[in-house]
Amino acid sequence: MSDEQEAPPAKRRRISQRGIATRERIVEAANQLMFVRGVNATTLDDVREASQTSKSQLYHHFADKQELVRAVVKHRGALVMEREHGRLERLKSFSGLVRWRNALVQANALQSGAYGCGLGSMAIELSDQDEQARSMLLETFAAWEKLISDGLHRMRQSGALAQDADPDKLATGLMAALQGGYLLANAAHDVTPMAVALDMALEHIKSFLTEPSKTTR
Amino acid sequence: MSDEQEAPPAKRRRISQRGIATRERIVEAANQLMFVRGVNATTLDDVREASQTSKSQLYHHFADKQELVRAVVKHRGALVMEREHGRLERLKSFSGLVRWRNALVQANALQSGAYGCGLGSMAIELSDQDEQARSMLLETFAAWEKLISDGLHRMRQSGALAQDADPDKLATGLMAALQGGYLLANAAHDVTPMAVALDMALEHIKSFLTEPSKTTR
DNA sequence: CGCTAGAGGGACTCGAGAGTCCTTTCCTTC
DNA sequence: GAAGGAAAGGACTCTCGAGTCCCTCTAGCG
Repeated sequence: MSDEQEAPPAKRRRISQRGIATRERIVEAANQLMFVRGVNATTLDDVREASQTSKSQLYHHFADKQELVRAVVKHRGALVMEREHGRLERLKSFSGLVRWRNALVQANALQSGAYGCGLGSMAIELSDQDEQARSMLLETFAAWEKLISDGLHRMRQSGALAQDADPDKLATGLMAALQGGYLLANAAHDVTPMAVALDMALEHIKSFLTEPSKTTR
Repeated sequence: MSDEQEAPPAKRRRISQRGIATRERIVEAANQLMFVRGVNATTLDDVREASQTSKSQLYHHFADKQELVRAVVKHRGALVMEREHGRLERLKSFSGLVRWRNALVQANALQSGAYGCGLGSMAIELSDQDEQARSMLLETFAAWEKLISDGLHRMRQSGALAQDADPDKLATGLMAALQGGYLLANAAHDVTPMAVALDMALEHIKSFLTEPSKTTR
């Protein structure tokens, strides 16, 4: 997610605190609207109204809608990664994974499974219409998966996880279960499928535990 | 997916073979366009052109775009279910599941993971904007999952699967892995994550096998 | 204090896409 | 073979949303 590459590094506009605040208000408003309605169903007028700004401000900060969308992708990715980093950076036991699962399931239950994962939905909506957005989302997924696999690697190193466990594949499988769970929960407007999917993935990881706490299966 | 419920059963229009053929051409064209571009990014003019019809025909057969979208949802659901029924109705062994997995992975590999699952993408795009479409998709997912869980039930009954295996939950988990795999593969434009996700789910199911063929894990 | 540039307001243009309507052609039926 | 309704063509309208423009306001700085 390399930082902005303002085409000509020569001509740069000064930007005030106030300007930054407005820009953030716009991105935040767009983020929320696009989360509940989807990207394509969100109009710039919606964003303008929700952010209490004007059309000129929108175009002052973003060349066009696509650029705003990309800013939202970046913003949302940063939010998710911040949250996940906090939850996963110290992951070193199976119970830590269970806590992580519980937090995600609870949060999704609050909205009855609706809306799904902010990143996953955008990935589906944008993958076929904006290469740049797709690659940003891809990077975010990779970073997220790495947080998990790093934790699993730590568990393997500490001996909690068997040597023949493959942390990278387990992390990919867990992420897929999470995303698929979000999708099914969204379609069902019920968090259950997501919980079941995550539980399956966790059970599978559990089968690689070396602990005595490991049950018969 | 209850059949059409033409509001007033009194006033029904006669419809000729030719009319039916045109309607199908429209739905099929819309289906393909919406698969690659997404629902919202497909215009009626695109559909008109691709189906070699005229605007009046579109509105002759569908009250509005939403109705066309619903017809596409139904159509796509029927196609998937037909395909999956053929593949899963006789499922009775683990190797059958592996063959099923291989077919899906191979098909998705042909398009380098792009576009994802026709049903999953629609579910995400439509769940928050068309209740009726959402519930049709939900029913299709349920039917699909049932095909899998029926197969697992048969395996349990025949003794291939342990008694403490829960076919319904396993089916949900497998479906989530599939959908999540499609999503990640789409974002990555690479089928690998999908293969890994399905393999994880299959490994988990394998751990419930009673066979001697069951490996150490 | 006044100049300047960024911040902000909001009316306006323009095009695209949804949806309408009228006319013509094609089938079917008596 | 005439009538009538379905099928088809395609021009037209109308709305909505993206993007432009120009003017005003504010704040920092000499």
